[in-house]
Amino acid sequence: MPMPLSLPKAKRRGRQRSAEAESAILQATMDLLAKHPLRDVTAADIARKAGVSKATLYKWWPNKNIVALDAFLASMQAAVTIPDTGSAEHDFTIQFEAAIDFYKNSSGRLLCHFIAEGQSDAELLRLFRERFLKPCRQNLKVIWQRGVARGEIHPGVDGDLVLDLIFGPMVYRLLVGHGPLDEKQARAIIRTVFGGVKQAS
Amino acid sequence: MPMPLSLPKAKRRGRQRSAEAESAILQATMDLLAKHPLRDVTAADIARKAGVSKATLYKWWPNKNIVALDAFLASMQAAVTIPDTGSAEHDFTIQFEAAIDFYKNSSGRLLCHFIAEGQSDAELLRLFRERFLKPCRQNLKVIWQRGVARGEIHPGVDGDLVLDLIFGPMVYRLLVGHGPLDEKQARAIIRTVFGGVKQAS
Amino acid sequence: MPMPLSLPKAKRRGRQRSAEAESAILQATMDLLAKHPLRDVTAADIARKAGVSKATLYKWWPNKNIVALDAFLASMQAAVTIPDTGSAEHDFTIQFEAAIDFYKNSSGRLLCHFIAEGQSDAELLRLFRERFLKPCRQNLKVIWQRGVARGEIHPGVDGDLVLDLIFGPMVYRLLVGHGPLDEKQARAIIRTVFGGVKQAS
Amino acid sequence: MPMPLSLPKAKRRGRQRSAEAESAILQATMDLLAKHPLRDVTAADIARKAGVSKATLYKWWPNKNIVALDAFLASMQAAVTIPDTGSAEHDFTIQFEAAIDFYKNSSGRLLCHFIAEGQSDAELLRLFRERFLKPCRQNLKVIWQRGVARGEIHPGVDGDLVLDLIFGPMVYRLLVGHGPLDEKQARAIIRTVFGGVKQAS
DNA sequence: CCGTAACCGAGACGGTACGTCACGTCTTCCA
DNA sequence: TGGAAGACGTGACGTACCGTCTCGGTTACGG
Repeated sequence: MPMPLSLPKAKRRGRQRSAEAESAILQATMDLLAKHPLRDVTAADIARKAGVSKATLYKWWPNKNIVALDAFLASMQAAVTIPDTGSAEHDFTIQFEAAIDFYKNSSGRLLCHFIAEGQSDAELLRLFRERFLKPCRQNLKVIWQRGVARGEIHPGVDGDLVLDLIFGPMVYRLLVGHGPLDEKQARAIIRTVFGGVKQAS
Repeated sequence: MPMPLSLPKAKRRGRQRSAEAESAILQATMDLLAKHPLRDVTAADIARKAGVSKATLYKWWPNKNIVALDAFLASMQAAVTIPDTGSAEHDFTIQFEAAIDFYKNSSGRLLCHFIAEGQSDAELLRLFRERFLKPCRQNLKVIWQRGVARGEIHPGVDGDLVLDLIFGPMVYRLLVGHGPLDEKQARAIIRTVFGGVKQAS
Repeated sequence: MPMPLSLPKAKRRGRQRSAEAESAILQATMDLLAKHPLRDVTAADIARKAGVSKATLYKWWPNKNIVALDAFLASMQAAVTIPDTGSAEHDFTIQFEAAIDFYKNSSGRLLCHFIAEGQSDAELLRLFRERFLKPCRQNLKVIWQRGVARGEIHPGVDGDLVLDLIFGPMVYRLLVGHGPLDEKQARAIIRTVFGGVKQAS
Repeated sequence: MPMPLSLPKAKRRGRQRSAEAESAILQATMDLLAKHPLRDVTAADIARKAGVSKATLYKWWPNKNIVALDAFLASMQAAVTIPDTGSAEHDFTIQFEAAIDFYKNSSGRLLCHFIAEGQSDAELLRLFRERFLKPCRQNLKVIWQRGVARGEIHPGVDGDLVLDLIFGPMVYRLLVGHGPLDEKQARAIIRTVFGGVKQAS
């Protein structure tokens, strides 16, 4: 779904941009990020592993962090199916547990590094929000809206805030590591938040 | 409350550690961090501003991030009074709004940078948890326990998780900046979380 | 007089070589060299200014230094008239002063840069000798031979060496800039050298 | 005689500049220049071979060309004895032949490269004149002045010009390579120039 | 009360990543 | 099929910060 960050251009004269180079860069980046933290992966490492020159890399991306984000997005092209069990709380539980599963691996470390690097790279953070966060949240809002439509959820509740009530604690624990993050926590979080937003029956 | 991170040593022969140097370093660090992001403040900057040599800095702290954490902790020595209005929800609201106020300034940026740098500096993250987070949470648990004791809060709820339900969203928004963070959000967060944990009356 | 360095080719099928491209390249090169030192003029600069692709440039010349030499030679097509006043010393003085005049402008800087670049580009230096130096010296030898024929100059003197005795100091001062180079010096050089080579009367 | 180009400083606090680093750099530079042309020797090459960091190199010298000049000067510390045979012409012949001998090896190539690089590096050229050329010429002027004092040489002749009449042709041929440079040429040059400047007897 | 151990400021050092630049080659499309 | 547009690999550049290491000089304990 997310498009590559390296500026797509209208058909133009001259040699076309090498698709192999681009995919080699993205692939090499993901390979490196699977083994090493983003901070330790250098632009030269990526270029070398991709069999590409550093100049080519810098021609299309402003720096290696944004290459990494692009590579991460490209690796997530896989369609995300939104569950629909008839219960928003249940759907959220499924999605949230899947998210926790996903982020407990190297993906979570990468996510943390994007946020970390984003603290001193505003453009990275902006792209992270636009390209990654916004689409993810869009999916989740579908679940939410179904819940509202079905009358499960009080219509006056701010959906964006609820997403942060659910995912904020996860991100917080991922980043700071001050507490566990497992299925039990996931259920407790969802239960508590839904306890506070459910439609009084 | 938190003690300085630079290891205290037993009395020994020779010239003693210069207290002025230490406080000059901590002060200079806070002055610099008020104006520049942690990432942009170098060890040499701190040393120069403090009128101290880089070697002295590295003698007592392992790196500038931990100097910064130490300086931050030292600047927070001010006693934190825990409110006690008779309502845990109200007490939390007061504390949480105060926290949001505090972190919307440069302190919040600094906090974000500690977490950010902590992603690639395990020791910094550990100290952040031990010296900063744990004491803060200890204070908040007092409020919580009073609420449980008074029967406001269901005793089966995990207090640590609730703290993250409240502060997680705040940290998330501070770090990623995808949504607003103000009094209105604060009240909504507390209300929702307490809606989910209140003792059924 | 000197022919372009880019290899002439036999008529062949397909679109023929663009004469406009060639002259545009040579003209653009001279325009750029009038304002910027050779070292600072890039192949891309020339191509851009000539409205030509870099590939075209490299198709006909091995590198930009040789383009520059070619452009320089093309700009010197103007017929060089050899003075004939009846005195070899006087003729040399006229020619030498004209040379100094010529090389005190941007032409001299260019000449110096050809020699400079030639230190690490043997082919450039070879072409410089063949296409530029040799013809120039041929002209001067005419003056010399007339002097020998008229009995002004001792026939045993090596003409090539005398040319270097005259032009060597000029080139040396042009390149190194350790001394002035004007009409007065010119006359003194010629006078001294001729003092040493004149036919004992 | 020539002092190092890297700014000498008054005794100062702090760690002193490493003499080993400096001499290792100069030695490594000369070793590399004996085998490779200046243009092909990179700053990183020098640093690596000297076991020194690139930063140290750039701290004390503005670029590798000036390191090379410094190394060249340092390698010429050997005392230059000025011959005194009683004849200026003979003394000049001795010195000039020695010079030609010296510059026909790698030293000559290096000299040429200094002049070449100097065409696009004014500071290098200035230092070349000040530190190398001026002292050399000072020595030669001693010979000259003895000749004038002894009445061998006409006192009205410009000594600087005569040096260029002698060395200009040599440098010219070294740089451009359009003619031979050997003992025979040397004698002919000296003979011709002295023929033009000798005191009429 | 003096030697000496530990401190201190200054700052040079080796290391390493950065992002830029020019080179000369190549590929693609257009005329 | 020649040529423009321009992307590509290569490799040097000079800069910046890291954390370590000498220096010469300054306390202040302990014999």
